[in-house]
Amino acid sequence: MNYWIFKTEPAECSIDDFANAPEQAIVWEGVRNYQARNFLRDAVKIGDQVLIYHSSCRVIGLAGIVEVVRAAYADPSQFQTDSPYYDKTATTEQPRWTAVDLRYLTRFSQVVRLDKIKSSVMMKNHSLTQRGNRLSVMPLSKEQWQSLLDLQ
DNA sequence: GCCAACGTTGGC
DNA sequence: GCCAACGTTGGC
Repeated sequence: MNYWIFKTEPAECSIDDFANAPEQAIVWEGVRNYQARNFLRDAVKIGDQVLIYHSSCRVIGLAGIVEVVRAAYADPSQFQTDSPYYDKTATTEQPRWTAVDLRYLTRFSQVVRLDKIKSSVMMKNHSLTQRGNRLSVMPLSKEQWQSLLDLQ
């Protein structure tokens, strides 16, 4: 099993959206960065666990855990002309972007805030804590995963 | 709202 | 293939 952090703006999709649909598969779409896409396409597998990180909001940090219930497939939003994620260069024969499906596991009683994450030795050199980081899909080692859970 | 950092685009 | 310009991200 692999461990990940997925970044999201809670105004778009938050841990509450998962918690309010506890048995449902939720489509993780709209990733439009090649490095993040490559992780989704090549490395994110069924059963992997994912920390949900809330960005660009009042309380920035880790909000809970979800699991992967469907591995890589063509992101449907790239074909939807009315979607902000529409990509006219993508075709069903040659899709450009990748989605996965996620399902709720846990919501933290309190968000593990970014400043606390930055204080973790295990996360010192992780891209999440680097200034200017924009990657929205980030791998975690088992040790990093555990250290983040221990911050709760 | 500001602005630093970053990824992408496009002219050459 | 280089790199300046531009648009976006994201913490503060």
